Amino acid sequence: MGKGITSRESDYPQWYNDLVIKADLAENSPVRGCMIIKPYGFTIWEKMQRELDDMFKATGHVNAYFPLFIPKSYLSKEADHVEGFAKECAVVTHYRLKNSEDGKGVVVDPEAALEEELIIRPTSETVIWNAYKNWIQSYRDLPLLINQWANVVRWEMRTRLFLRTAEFLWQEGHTAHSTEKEAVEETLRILDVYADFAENVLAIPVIKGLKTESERFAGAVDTYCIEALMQDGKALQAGTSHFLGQNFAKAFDVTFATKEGNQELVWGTSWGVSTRLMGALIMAHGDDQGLIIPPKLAPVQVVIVPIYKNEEQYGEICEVGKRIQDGLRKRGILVKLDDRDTERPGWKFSEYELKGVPVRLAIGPRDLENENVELARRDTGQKEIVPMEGLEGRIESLLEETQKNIFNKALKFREENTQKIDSYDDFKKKVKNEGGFFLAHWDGTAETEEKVKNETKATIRCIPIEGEKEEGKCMVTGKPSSQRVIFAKAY
RNA sequence: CGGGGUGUAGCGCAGUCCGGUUAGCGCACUCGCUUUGGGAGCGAGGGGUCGUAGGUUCGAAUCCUACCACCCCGACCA
Repeated sequence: MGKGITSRESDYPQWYNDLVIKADLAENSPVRGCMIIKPYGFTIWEKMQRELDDMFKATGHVNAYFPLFIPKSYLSKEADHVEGFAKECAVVTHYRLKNSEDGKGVVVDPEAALEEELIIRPTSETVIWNAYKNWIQSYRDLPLLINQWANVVRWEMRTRLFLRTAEFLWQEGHTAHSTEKEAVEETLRILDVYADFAENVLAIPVIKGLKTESERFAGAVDTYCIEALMQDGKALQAGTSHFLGQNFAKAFDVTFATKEGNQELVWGTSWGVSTRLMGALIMAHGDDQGLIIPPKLAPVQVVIVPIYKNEEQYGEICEVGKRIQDGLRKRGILVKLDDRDTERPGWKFSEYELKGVPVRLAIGPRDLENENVELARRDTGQKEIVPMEGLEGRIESLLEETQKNIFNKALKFREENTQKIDSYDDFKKKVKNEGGFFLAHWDGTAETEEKVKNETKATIRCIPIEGEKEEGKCMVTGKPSSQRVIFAKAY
């Protein structure tokens, strides 16, 4: 990763922003804190969407769409929920403009104030549970398993491309169930879907866990998450799945008739992942040359760069390039022959490395003569000369290997940067100097968590679900603990 | 909302302290020739209300006043 990152933490964000912009993923929009996602970046997001959507459908979910605007009164129905989101809501107060008196431009027409202000959704629980009230009457209407792909707005004070923008794209699932057990199962099922997606598609290893009270979603009973480690040693929450209990059912009066004829409150879940995953992808895999996109997400999996000295060679080589392109396309590989004569080969090499294209083929006069191509892989940087014979199969298996290798590299990094720690003094020193995940015992209190946060800036990322049980003593207070939790500095 | 900083060509910057030729440099852009196996070289060219509004002065990017915008650090957060 970039020199600025390993040496000085404060250099990191600039490096990250530069990479996002130079690699043609996104740029800042004229509206503060918002971003323009460019076609190359959006294609990656679309592929994420498609993969995830298939996984949701496979577990019985369907898509729907709810309004962007939420009446202010809805938001205040669940006390914790409004408390959590009130500080970052964009509010629509008027519905009309008029020409200004001085003839310069337009002003808000004060006569056109809305009777009830509208909140631009920071998340859709309230508007969705308001609809569920009408949709759910009987146990026969349950479970209700709905997802929506949408944009939401949270008026963050500080923003960063993909990681924290004022407007972001995401999916949010909202389900309703007749029993607590079923709702908890749904919460964990989705957590598994997220972990599977992160590891097998994004090639980012994650730890599934439970959030502590202070990090819990506003309005949830339990918040589960997947946590990833970035190359600068900071943690990134990559997805959350919430068990809502009966909180929203209570707030919106959503009840159902059981088989026995009783009226009961329904149980809920909600869960989401966002364009933040793009940030995770960039930071988990990128290096000094630019992005490294896992083959399953790469908009271009193979790029072919012709090298030539004159018109005649250009024609011949492009013909060979096209033949290879056709062969790869038949196997479903996304391949691009860059036959532009307006850019030079060295320029193209750098450009596609910056964009993270997994495999590059270069064909020049020498190769043509020997029936070879130069094959370079982005993840390791290795280059080799291979025969054209059997190239397609070779590339197919190389793409699979690359996908695995990127994951393994990230996993190795995480393992090397995860340590058990028992002394709070050691912890303070190491958190300051090293970064990474720290597995430590904690007494389970919010006070201790708060103290550690204030003194070290590290927070409890999660209580790992699959963590081994181990009796121990809280590193701060010495009180008993039954399991280690993950501490880290986080984005 | 607190602390710091910056506004000069599409992007990145120098010039401002100490006012004085036609406001300059790198990248990008246009044209020409040579190049093309790791971000080409040479030559020519185009592009500026110096954030905005006042003021001082023979003369303001530069000094004074007010305003505006943006960025960074913190609090907040997927």
